[in-house]
Amino acid sequence: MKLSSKGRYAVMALADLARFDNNLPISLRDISLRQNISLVYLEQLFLKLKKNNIVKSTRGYKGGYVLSRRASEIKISDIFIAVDEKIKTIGCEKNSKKGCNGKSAKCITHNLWDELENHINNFFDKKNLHDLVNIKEHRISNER
Amino acid sequence: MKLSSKGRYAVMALADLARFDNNLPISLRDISLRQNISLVYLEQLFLKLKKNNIVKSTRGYKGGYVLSRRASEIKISDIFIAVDEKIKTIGCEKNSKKGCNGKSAKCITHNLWDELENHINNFFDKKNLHDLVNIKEHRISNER
DNA sequence: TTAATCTTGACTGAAACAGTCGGGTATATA
DNA sequence: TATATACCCGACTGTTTCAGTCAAGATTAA
Repeated sequence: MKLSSKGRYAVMALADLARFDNNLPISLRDISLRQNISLVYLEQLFLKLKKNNIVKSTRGYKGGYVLSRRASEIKISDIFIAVDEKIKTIGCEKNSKKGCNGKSAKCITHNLWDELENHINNFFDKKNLHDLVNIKEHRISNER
Repeated sequence: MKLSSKGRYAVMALADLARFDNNLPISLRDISLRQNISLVYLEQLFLKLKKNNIVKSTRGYKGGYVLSRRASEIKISDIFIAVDEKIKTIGCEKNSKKGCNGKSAKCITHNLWDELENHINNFFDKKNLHDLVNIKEHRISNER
């Protein structure tokens, strides 16, 4: 069970964007350099973010992206949904071929996966972009 | 972010085993039939489970597997660790090439992934095999 | 016009996953 | 002792997903 770079990069890039919560568009090239993410890969991600109304784009010279809402109104779960970073534990209901169709022993573990999915989704529902940036700016020493 | 069949199958199979919490070994063939999991794949998983002291094996005729401890003493996280179902969000500390080495904007999201990892691991630490079987058999929805 | 920037689809190498194959070894029972 | 049952173990394979690249455009400020 691992978080892919897709979701990770998207959140990183948007957190970067959120730090400049003004009206000037930020180019992907800048984000790419600061966050050390492939530019062309970022382009893919931002296309999805745009389609999902998380960012707005300005084309051409001095163009770039800005958040389409305030950082505090963008939940981490919004971002994940936008870039198809889905939380999948098991599709018992839909996929009736495996797992849940057992005869004697039905899907004993069904509830467990359901709970897990909720557990994770709740986590991301409670966090927004503003939280991230805020924590970072007020905590200079993040030793670990 | 998805849970692989590896971890899912392992928990399903062990939950099946836990229902017969006696001294008679259960063959993988039985589990395979009941849970609808490939027999040969189960063998791979149980090899790992055995190496990690979660099950004991009896070879030969009428052989099979039994839990090596009481179901209540086997946490879901134990099972996941045994079959290499790791919870990986990001390896900032180790992998210093990407993500956390940024210059101007450091790993803004580092804390987020850390929290997520703890969040998930806590979940699995609190659940044991006994919980699973119990819920199913007595329809007791317990917290914890 | 030109350079910077976003837009889009197609492609690719590598890795992980889920599962199979083929051969072992051990053991209870007839 | 023969045999069927069951665990043990390494190598192999087809599929999918990931992370990232390539190439070609479209738009706009200066």
